[in-house]
Amino acid sequence: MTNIRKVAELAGVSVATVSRTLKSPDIVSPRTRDKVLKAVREAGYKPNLMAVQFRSRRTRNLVVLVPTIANTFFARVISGIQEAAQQQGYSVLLCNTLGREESEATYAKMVTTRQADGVIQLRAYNPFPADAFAPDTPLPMVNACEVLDEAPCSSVKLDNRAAARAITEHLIGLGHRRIGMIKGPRRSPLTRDRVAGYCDALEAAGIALDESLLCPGKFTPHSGYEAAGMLVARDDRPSAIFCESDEMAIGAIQRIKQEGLRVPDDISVAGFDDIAFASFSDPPLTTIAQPAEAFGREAVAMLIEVLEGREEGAKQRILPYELVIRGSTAVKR
Amino acid sequence: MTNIRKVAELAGVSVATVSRTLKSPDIVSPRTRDKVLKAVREAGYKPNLMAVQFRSRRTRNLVVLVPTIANTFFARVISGIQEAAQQQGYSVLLCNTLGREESEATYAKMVTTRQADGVIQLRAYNPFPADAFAPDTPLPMVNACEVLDEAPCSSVKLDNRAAARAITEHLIGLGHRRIGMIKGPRRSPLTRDRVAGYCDALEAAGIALDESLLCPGKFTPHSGYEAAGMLVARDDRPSAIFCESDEMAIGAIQRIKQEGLRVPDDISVAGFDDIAFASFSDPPLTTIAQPAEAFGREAVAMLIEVLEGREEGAKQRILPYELVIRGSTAVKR
DNA sequence: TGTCATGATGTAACCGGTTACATTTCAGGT
DNA sequence: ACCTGAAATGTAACCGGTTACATCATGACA
Repeated sequence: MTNIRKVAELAGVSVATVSRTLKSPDIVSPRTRDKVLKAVREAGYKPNLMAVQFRSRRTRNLVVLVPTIANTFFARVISGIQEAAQQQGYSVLLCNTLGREESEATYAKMVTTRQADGVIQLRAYNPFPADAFAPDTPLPMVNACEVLDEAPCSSVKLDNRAAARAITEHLIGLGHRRIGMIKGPRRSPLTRDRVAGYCDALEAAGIALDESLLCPGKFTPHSGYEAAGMLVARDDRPSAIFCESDEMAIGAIQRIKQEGLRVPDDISVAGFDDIAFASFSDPPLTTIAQPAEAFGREAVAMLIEVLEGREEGAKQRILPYELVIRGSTAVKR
Repeated sequence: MTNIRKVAELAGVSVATVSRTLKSPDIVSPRTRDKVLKAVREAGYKPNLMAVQFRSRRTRNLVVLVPTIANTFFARVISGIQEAAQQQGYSVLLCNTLGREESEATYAKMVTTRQADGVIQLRAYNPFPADAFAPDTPLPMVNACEVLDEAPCSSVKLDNRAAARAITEHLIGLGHRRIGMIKGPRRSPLTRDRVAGYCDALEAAGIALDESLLCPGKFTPHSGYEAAGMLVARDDRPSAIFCESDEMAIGAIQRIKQEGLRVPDDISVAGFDDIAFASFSDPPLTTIAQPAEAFGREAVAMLIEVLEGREEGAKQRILPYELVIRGSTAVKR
């Protein structure tokens, strides 16, 4: 493998001069510069980045922890991360944790073992048991999408409470009074915020909360299908259902149709995320659009700020949502 | 940062002994081992992997080039890659090329600059202009899903021709004689094979090929929507449409319904891939199931074989498909 | 007691860049 | 010609592990 010493020899200069020619060409004389560049070309020299990283103690790698890349919303966030990272000269090490804690721990270690400079988490778990780190070396990390209250790091998210309230108010505005909700797993902060927004809307409209109308799901179409089955089977079934993700909404719509009911004529269904398939479901989904790619880009920007030492305290950034009204919700009748 | 020298000092031994204790504990005496391990714990020592990689000249990183991670099929393949890589102690550097050649070139460079040991490509482009590499250092690469004929590297794929033939024959078996096809971009080898399989089926059934029934799409729901519009607007419209991806099929179904026709009563629609949403579309999609995660796992296994020098020649591996019949196809009437 | 094999440990070179510091070169002023 | 300072270049230490080789300790055996 051609290394800097070979190039130096070929050009008849020292390794330092070669290094300088490539890193700051303006401080070497034009004559030498030409000699060196010629030698670089001749030798087909490419600097060994492992050596550079080792010396500079920075890998310019970012670890991204994602529960499932198969979730289309996360996929969009990762696209944004990838794009911004590449622009700034960073690479993305992807880790599909599948919720397994040992996976998360493995990847968390990549920072302590210097395989990566920082971490972006798309789920708000704390993969870092407190005792795993020396207190004097805080882990450069940002949370995207979901945020733990106690997380001591920067984060970027939606105002989930306001968004959930907005879409619930949309349903109330259509005349619905019994509104079911298919929510996410209990311990998710996302779910907590969205349930709170849903409650806000009911309360503002003077509708009493019926806890039995809240069904947990798992953010998959199948879990939406199952949950909708439970809601629809009731005698006092709701006339509208707010799902915490489009994937669950699509599952719910299928179940509702299978039970012989129509959407939105008999039951209105609203989703959350505005994934690509949302406008291709039948009927097209009313939902909350999230700027998924922007989450990714923002998260990278914040992490790099931390890494380059420009930023100390934890910052929060809230991105705007948009209520997208399509055909799956209609006036109650 | 605590390094191996600090640990050695703490334990009162040499750095070599520390290194040996951690790498091959059996060749140090139990007494020393205990001393060293105690020092490691006390110092909270984690080996700096950058140094290890630098020394061993291996990063244990794999670059994955993917056109769009937003495509759910690719997302599944990546899941498989990720899982297998992690199991074997490798990490995944994700590159969303978005079809941009400069992106592909950037990531291809990661191998020559020693940021990664090898490449897995999910699209069969050749991101490596011939002159970019010294002929004596072939690039460790495998193709997954899509394969260029001239590619000099191992690959894992489906027998696309046979699969396309199988699903076309399913349609013919239902009595359809005019069968449209929404295919992918012209230059894709995938499309070429699948079109060939479609033609095989027609020929075997004695149906003349009508080239005008082949519409190009872009593997997105929207492009399926557009292409279906063209097919359905014809006076002699087909009674069945085979789409080269489920995403296009879902778009096509929406368009067909919007035009006032029913699926499958008026037009049968078949897809390809069996993505998660395939069984949640209305009607549920008849399609070809691909073992997407297995593609990823196989690709990793093949690449590691190349990397560890066990394998020289290019191998091809063909994984099985499965025809999944759901409600979007029916007997012609 | 001396010799030798064996196992345990230490010493230092090495991977391939970067960069602080030393040295050389050279232009400009007297 | 001589001095001075800036610019250009060279020398070598350094990053943090691994490992070939050297050294040392121990015990068996003649």
